[in-house]
Amino acid sequence: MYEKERAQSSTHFTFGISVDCVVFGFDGSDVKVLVIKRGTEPYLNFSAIPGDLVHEQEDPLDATKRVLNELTGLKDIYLEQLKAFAGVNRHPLGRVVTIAYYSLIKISDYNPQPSSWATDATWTSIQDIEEMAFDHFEIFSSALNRLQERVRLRPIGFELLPEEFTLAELQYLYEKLLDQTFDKANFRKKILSMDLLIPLEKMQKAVRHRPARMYRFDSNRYADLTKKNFHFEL
Amino acid sequence: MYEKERAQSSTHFTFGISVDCVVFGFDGSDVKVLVIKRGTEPYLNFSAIPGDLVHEQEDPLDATKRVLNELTGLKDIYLEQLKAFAGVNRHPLGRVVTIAYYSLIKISDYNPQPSSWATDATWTSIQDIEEMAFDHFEIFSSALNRLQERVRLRPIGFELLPEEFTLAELQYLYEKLLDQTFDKANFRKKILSMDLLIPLEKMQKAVRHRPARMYRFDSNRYADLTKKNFHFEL
DNA sequence: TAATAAAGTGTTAAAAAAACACTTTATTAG
DNA sequence: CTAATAAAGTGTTTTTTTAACACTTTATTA
Repeated sequence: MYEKERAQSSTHFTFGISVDCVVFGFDGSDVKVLVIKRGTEPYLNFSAIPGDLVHEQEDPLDATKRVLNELTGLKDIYLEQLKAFAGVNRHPLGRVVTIAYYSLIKISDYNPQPSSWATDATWTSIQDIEEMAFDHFEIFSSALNRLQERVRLRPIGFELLPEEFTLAELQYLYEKLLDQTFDKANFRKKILSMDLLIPLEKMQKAVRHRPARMYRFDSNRYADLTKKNFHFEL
Repeated sequence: MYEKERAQSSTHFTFGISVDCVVFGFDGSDVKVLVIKRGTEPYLNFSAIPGDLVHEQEDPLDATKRVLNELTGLKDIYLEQLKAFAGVNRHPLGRVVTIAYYSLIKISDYNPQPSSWATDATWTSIQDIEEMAFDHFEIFSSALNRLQERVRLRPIGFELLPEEFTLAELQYLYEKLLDQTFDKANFRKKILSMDLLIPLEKMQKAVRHRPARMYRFDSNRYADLTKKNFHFEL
């Protein structure tokens, strides 16, 4: 019953451990996910979520950061574990338990990396995701659900926007993430009343109408407020 | 990069997979967790969360149900995966990745099982949990956090109560789970307005004051409402 | 029969959310 | 230079929800 005494005994089977990471981005119009195309069997030519096997002496979180860096060239990405997917037959070639993560990136920071396998990574709108290799569609769905819950209770939407953004862009992002609309005046009042946004002198450029003010998310302020028992909500 | 082609190659290392399950109960006064006492090294005599290694051809969810059944004699328990804990050095005797679950049971249904290892399982109040074997305290904390978030957004508190309960019992449970108090009149109005409770003819027994009406959670009604886009909240 | 202890209800005040109309302003077309 | 435009940005009212708190009811027990 205790896990430890058997850890090296015959009940210690051979499992493969992998990580898979659902990478979300926002291009200003749609919420997207980074999807790769498989080049080998099984599931040849199927879409899949980027991932890799975890090395023998590697923390899965580090493995995910490694994959993400190879894929996007980025470090210090917002990253959360979703959960493990570990069904007996989820992998046709053996027992592989995968630990799924999701991450949020600023899509403008993304630069396709010239690695052998990553050149065919493409941003796909979340409503266009369909069939995928292994149980990756299930992983994607879980990640999207989790993100939708999370984004209402934590100020993580900003991870998907440029450092500086307008209130209209922020509102539009939330509308796309949550698949609902908001009243402009009410949305502004709510988000500004939280006192989490720093208004900048800078104004929106290259639009053919009145330019909007740019804002920046104040993460220090959020940290302070959190200590004072403030809770972000939508 | 793809997980499949390496699944049987030399990069397929030997990991042990275990499950651990944080079992919550409510005795009418306190929210409790089922804790076992370890009888072997490492962490001899430390408190720990019940768990076991996952068999070679076993789904971790099934493994958890097996552990739970051996421990409590119960089946069909409310059970959710929390997440995987997989740090390189979390287990002193080898690489063991554990998938953590939490479950909610009606404490009155619990019967200590006479298995060799389970006789020393004890219900411990959540505020009394301290040092634990491995990273089990961290697992416990995560599970409690998750439960506190979950219980506000899903009608899962009822899993901890007897089938039939009074509104005062329900209120008291929520107060203990969330560590806050509620106004009696307002709590009643809110919970009854959701139309999720069936009032019974039966009244509370053996109290030395006016007996309260008993209620039952209407899970069919909840399923219906959910289809109509109803969202439970606190 | 009266005291009790908690069950259960009603009312009001305050705050938050929703609805919606309006004003402002940089840009561009004429 | 002026007017039309298109979206930015604000103000007001109504409705709903939450919070506070006092009160009434009723089975039990002394």
